[in-house]
Amino acid sequence: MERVTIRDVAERAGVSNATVSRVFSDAHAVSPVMRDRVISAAEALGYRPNMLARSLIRAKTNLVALAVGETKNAYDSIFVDTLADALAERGKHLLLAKVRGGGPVDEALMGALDYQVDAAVVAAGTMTPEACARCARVGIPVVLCGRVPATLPAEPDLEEAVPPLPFLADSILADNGAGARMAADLLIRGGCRRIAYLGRSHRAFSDSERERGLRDSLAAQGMALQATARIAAGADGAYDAALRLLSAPEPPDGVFCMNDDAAMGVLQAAQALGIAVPDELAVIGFDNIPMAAWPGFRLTTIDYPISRTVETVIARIDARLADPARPPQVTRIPVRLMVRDTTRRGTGRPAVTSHKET
Amino acid sequence: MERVTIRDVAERAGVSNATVSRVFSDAHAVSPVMRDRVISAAEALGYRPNMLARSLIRAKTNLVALAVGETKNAYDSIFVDTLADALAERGKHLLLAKVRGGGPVDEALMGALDYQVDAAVVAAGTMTPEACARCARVGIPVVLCGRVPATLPAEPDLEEAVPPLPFLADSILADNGAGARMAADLLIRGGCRRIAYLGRSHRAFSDSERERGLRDSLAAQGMALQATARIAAGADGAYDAALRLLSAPEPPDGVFCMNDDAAMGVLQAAQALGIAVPDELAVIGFDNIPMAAWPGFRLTTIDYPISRTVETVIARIDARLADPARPPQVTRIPVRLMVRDTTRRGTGRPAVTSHKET
DNA sequence: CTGAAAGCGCTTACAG
DNA sequence: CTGAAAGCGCTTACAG
Repeated sequence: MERVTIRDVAERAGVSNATVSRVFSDAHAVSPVMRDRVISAAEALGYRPNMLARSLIRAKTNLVALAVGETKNAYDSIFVDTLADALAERGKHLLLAKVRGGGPVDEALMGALDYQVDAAVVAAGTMTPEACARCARVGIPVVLCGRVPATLPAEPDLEEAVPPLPFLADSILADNGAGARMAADLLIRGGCRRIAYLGRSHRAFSDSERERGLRDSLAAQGMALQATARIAAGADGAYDAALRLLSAPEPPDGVFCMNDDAAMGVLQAAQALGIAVPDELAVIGFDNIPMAAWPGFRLTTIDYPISRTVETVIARIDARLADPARPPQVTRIPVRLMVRDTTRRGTGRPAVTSHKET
Repeated sequence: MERVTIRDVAERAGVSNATVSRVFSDAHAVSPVMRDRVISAAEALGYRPNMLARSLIRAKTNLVALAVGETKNAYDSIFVDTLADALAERGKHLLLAKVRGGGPVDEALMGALDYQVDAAVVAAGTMTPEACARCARVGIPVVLCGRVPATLPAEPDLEEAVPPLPFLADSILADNGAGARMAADLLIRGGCRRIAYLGRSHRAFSDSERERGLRDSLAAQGMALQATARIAAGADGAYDAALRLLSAPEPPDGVFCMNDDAAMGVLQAAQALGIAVPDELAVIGFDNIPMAAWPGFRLTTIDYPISRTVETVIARIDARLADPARPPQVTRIPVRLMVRDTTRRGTGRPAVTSHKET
């Protein structure tokens, strides 16, 4: 309706636009008398600076884009929540850019870039070289969570963890290899002989790493991965995939899941099929979402601390803003094995629990 | 870094700024030849219109503010997800404004308004009259979800559903009274004699309505609410509150919960205490989050469809944009009883299930 | 259909 | 410390 601008305030206070502007930016550099006059005029008028105009000039919006997919699972929604809080504390706001499917982030991300965000966090989809290049050109830091930039436009080679192209974005990932090794060791120690992996049909980067990690760790002990099940999109995807996996002629006796949500599906399916956990089936998740610790589940999982990831995101953004030329950095967040009740204790040396529960 | 502006494109294409601008706005009104020249120049340069500048002039940002609290529970995160999708489909983006605690939304909301959002959706905190007034003055539609504007600045009178002050925002709420009645009826029919309510310690509007609805429905049948437990903030709040409630000297034999998350806590606590559900304890939730239908839970609950709410949010925004003077509207979203396995079937007339599961 | 010009609301050297 | 002026990147009547 009736917008109150800096001019209205200036007029009412009997000062220039510049003075009003200074009061609302570098508060200092304006005399106390002027300052008071401006402030009371602004209050009387209900004036608030227009961030669009300010951002246009300063070339700084205090907006951070977040490219996410469906934030329906616990891990993602806690991540968004935690990141939003951390940014709010620093006077920044989150602009949501939703990526459909698991495809390229380009479209969603470009839409957010048009608002001149100061930085972008990518927690979904594939970061194409084109998108990387554009972000680099407009000079905004990009932090990838749970992924690295795609190697090639056409077909990212998932066998190669680190793309050969020069990095154009910082990456933060769980130490998926270590997590998979912990899971494999615990499963084997618990006597599992037929170990399966449960991932998504649309394999994201971390999913692939966890599967490969499991396969490699098993191989190192002379074992092969017995089966891999893939979760289709949809509400009951994990449950359905688990049902199929556990109904196979020779069902697995141990499953490592790409995340806790998938593991919950396995637990539900096991219950529905009357399979005893952990005696007949051991289950391990990834993430350690709050629900994993619920007395009704007590899911053994790999703890991947969100706060640590968020802190690192913020640190990388700041670092790159300070020095745009710094070499791109890949950070592995350390993970911990949380032994609970969905796995058997080893018969040999005791299971290594590195975390004390509250 | 090197920003590409409309001027660069105009220069390269040998046309005026105005022509470039027209190509990127009302595509029509520019000759095909010019149009092509502009487009190829823009592509060569990698030009994209600056939304800050465009929004400043048009007084339209295509940004919608969403005031939310902790989006850690399933209902809220699906709501955010669904709303973001619906907005994206209409070319709008979500700007997150986090409200701390359950207090006034003012600070978070004002911060978002500074970016000249086209509308605001409030799904957390208390909408004060001051905040309402400001939104009305700047002419942006506000849609409240699960709440109505606070009556008085100091102490909102929760006994009064509809504040006497003139509404300055549209509201969308579940039909909490109907939901509570369905729950009460089912509990009573199932033979419950000691019925309790589980809500939050910081009572939000819908929480209060649900509690009052339960109390009133029980009273109508000559029964009194036996107890009310309140969930403290924190991860295990619901579980802890349920543990206390169920450990009382004379524990309830039926619990209606403010939402499904709370109900899950009750289920976990019952299991931990060895209380049989539904034989010794009947449990009813609210929302019908996907997890409620899991085979391991099969929680009886009140279905509160998110898609319906989101559609209504969009409709209210559009309606008020079209006619700012229209009277504020309070919409009650119909709810349905989903009878699953955490309640006993009635001994009298059969339980009324109005929903068929897929 | 196209361009020159004014202006959206603000900030920031530049003088004083 | 304060103000006049130019300008951020774009759009939109206004002429032609």
